Amino acid sequence: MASGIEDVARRAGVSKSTASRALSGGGYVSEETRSRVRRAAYEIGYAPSTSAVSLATGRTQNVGVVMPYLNRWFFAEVLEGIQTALLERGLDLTLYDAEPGTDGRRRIFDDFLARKRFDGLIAVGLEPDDHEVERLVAMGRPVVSVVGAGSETSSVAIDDEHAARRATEHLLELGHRRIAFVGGEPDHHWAQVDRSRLRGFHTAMEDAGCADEAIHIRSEVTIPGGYAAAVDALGDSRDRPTAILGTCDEVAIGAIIAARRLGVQVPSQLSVVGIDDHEFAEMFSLTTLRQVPREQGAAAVELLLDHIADPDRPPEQTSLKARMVMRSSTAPPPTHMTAAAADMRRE
Amino acid sequence: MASGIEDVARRAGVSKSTASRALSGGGYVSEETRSRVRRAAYEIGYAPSTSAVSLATGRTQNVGVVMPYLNRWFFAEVLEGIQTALLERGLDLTLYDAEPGTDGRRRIFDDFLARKRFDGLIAVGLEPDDHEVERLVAMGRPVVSVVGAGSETSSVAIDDEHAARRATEHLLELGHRRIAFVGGEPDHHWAQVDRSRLRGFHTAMEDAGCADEAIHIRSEVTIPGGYAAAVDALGDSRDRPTAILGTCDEVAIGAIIAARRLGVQVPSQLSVVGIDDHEFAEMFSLTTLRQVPREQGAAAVELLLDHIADPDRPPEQTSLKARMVMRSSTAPPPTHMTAAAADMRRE
DNA sequence: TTGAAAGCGTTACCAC
DNA sequence: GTGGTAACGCTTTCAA
Repeated sequence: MASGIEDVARRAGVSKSTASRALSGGGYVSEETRSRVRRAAYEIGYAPSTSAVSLATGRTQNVGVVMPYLNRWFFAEVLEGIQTALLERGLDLTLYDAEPGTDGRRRIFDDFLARKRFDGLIAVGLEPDDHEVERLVAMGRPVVSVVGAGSETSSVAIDDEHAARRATEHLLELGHRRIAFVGGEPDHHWAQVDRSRLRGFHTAMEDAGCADEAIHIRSEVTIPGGYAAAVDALGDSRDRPTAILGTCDEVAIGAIIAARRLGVQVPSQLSVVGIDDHEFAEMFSLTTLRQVPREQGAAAVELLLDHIADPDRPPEQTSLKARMVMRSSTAPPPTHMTAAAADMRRE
Repeated sequence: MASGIEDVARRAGVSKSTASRALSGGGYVSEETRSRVRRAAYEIGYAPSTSAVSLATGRTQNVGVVMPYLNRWFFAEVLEGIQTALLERGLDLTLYDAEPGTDGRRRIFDDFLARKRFDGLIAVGLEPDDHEVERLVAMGRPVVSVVGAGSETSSVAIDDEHAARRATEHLLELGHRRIAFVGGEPDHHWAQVDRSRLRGFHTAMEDAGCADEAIHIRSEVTIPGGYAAAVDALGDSRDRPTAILGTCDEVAIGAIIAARRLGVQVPSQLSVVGIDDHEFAEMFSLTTLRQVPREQGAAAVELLLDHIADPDRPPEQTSLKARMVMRSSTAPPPTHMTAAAADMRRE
């Protein structure tokens, strides 16, 4: 049962080397020999030992993936995209769940990466600190990031600032002025993504001349987080915003759930926009800026493979533009309508 | 930079063999030598090549995990539990996303498993068909399942039938009779889990003598699925159920969202119970039967390691009882209250 | 307690 | 085209 290439060779009546060549491509082998070897391999159910192959070739046929969370939409989707792309190419995927601040994360960087179990690494939304970057470099394997900040490695991501700006502009065009950006962890270190999106929000507000109407509400970046933040923010009907931009759909959806709970009508009394096009967006009729994390994962695999094939290839940043998906969570603000109605009466 | 054990040995002034022994446990090494070797290893940042270790020892220090979905709460949580447990033991995790019916799944079973890249495999909610079971066996490595049906492999799971029965009894005790079980994919092959839970539901209904009040509504097992199914089911206020049991929290939560949309009050007009204790359960005040998938993942690792250590160990099924978590999504049915009120008036 | 040498299962270089 | 043989980097007898 423990059939090695030697067994295949014997069965096909050739030498180990010929068998190897016949099976894994390599040099010249006559067509006849090749098919004979193939059949022999098939018959005894031969599968090469990956450890032996790795040792001999220096290639592990395996890609590492590090991400801080597995249970959030974006990350799970990226992971599936990566997995699918790798599977197609016959590559394995070794997963590391590196939640910030955990002991596990420390071990991943200090112990696991050094083992060089993989030919390259994909880092998803990692935001490594200096020490971690150092370990990543010391690893001596190509790294590609999805949602990565730096320019030292190749990366794939949407233009976050642009997406937030577009979303804000949409709200402004509808007549909203008092707009709240919800997102940016209350205590934790902020994600780069949230910073960029907040920046885009502020830029748009400033350009529209209503920087002082801009509100920023901190919120854990999850559906319950957005819910909790919105419950607080919508409590006082006096000075509540007429529109909310969630740093991502999860937060926006949490806000919609909160609004419904509080009896605040969406979109007539409150407009909500998100960024993502989360799997629940449709269900909540959420207008959002769409990104497709699966494709980003697939693109990252592509890039990584290029870097593995040519280690000297310079890093390259891919920046995608998110497209707006109009649904029905936005409308002109109630005050706007009232003003318009007043104008009409006046005429 | 490419520091091998030979470099460590040279630096510590010992032979390769001694260095190996000092580092990876093995036989006798004097304390002094050991610490000298350790220091040398540390200084040059030595990490053993996993391929070489695997080849020499026959152990890959790697565990495979196969699951049909990554983006569902239960699966993501189990995965995190597994990852954490493996990390603590210095083991790597190779992930296979085997969505039913995909080409990727076929390749995983036909090509990837045969490579024996891991010492053992954890199958989460896999429900392999005959061919797949055959491949699993042919792999010749221990397999442990989380939510597994068979008794050929060790497994960890909650008692699904019991959980559904308890949930149904809770509803019955409150006075509900017209109860709907929501779950069981409309088109797909049904998950064993859903079958067992439906069975538990029916048993409880029969025992209570109201089998003919039992309703079964098919639904995709996701939040949007539960939402869609509930929108249909709650449309006609005439013969709608007074209570819903979701096959899992996701479905139950979808139903709550639908009820709110339709203006059906939960719990006064509709009671809802789930099974899981999903991360959103709190936010929706969902009464549910709690399971902790993370712990199941950790337990699976434990079991698998036992099987790897002793391949002859007989399989062992662990069945957990889910505990009820009372929140406020359930109450006596409106008709019940009316009846009670009528009784009071009559007196 | 230590060192030399023989594997582990492949690939890859070199003769033939 | 094909067959020896030396790596690949580590563990593990077996002697010393």
